[in-house]
Amino acid sequence: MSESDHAPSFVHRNLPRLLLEAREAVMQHTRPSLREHGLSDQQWRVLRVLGEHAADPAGVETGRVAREALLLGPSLTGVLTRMERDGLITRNRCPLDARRTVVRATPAGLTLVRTLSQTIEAHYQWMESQLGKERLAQLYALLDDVIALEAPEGVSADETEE
Amino acid sequence: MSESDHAPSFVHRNLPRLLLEAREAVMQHTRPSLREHGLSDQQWRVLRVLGEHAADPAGVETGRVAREALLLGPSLTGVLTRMERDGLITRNRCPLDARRTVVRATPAGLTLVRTLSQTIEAHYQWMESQLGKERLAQLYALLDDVIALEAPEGVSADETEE
DNA sequence: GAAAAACATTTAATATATTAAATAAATGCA
DNA sequence: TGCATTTATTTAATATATTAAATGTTTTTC
Repeated sequence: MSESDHAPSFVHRNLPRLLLEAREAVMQHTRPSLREHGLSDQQWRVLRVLGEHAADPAGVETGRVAREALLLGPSLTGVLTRMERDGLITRNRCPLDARRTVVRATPAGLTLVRTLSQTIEAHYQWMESQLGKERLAQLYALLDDVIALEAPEGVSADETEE
Repeated sequence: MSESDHAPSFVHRNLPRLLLEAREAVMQHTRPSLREHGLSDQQWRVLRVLGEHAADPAGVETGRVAREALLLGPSLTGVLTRMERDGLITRNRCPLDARRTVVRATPAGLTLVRTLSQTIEAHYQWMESQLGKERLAQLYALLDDVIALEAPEGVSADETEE
């Protein structure tokens, strides 16, 4: 079973696949709640970002939403269009810089975020009780390391922060 | 990172987002190689699965491909159609059970897997040298734990034994 | 041995991902 | 001022994701 033959051999685990599978596993629990409220995964990511910036009355620029929700611009355009259609957000041109579009969650959107946040937080409590607080923290730290290692210079997201 | 001083009033991180970001960070390195060879992420996942089963002359059932490549059936249908069009795979009805379709990598497909496998394996070597062998193994183990915790009963993938 | 039930995959419809190109506004500089 | 350049977002075209329903096939059941 040496690798002198032609079979492609991988010494390591498939890390992107593992990360994808872990993500799917976690989402498997929250997804039904999202769907019950008519949200796609992406819409939820956007809504959560808007919820995190709800204190800012000026709204959030779409570029920032895209980075923090890990969506590409063209995807975000459609997502926001449908969320606006469904009364979850509003879009406005930024008066200071008319190139930008700022987004805000509507009261209905904010209510939805708060409701779902509680459900999801409960799930985290359960995960923590199962895995242990340290192991979960360890996982966070390792993921941070991988991210920092592979995307050191603001290439991926959130690095354009002030 | 001490973290033992005072309990960090720890609002939980966004785990699905972290996993997604980590995956994107890793893929950022391999994606250009894939694109140079005209492969999408999904096509590469399929091709890699077929490479892992290249020893089996009977080919792999699409259901199994879907599980191991983490694709849903309807997505896989289109992916396979385009891979067949591009000469990377062949599809055949299973003679024993005509409901099933079995897939095989063409010689060109296998050559491509082997080429890209080397590139990717080199990347793992680099990651391992940066993170350390133990930390990488730790990450694998934690991800396995999360997967097992959230998807205990073959719901997600790979649990359908051989 | 035929109809019902269980399977494996595909089709259909809509939403999102990806890349390149287009649009539009602000900035820099001659 | 005038215009090329940069920046922010959208449009366009194709690929993939998601859910439900449809299509053939096998297995069950009677």
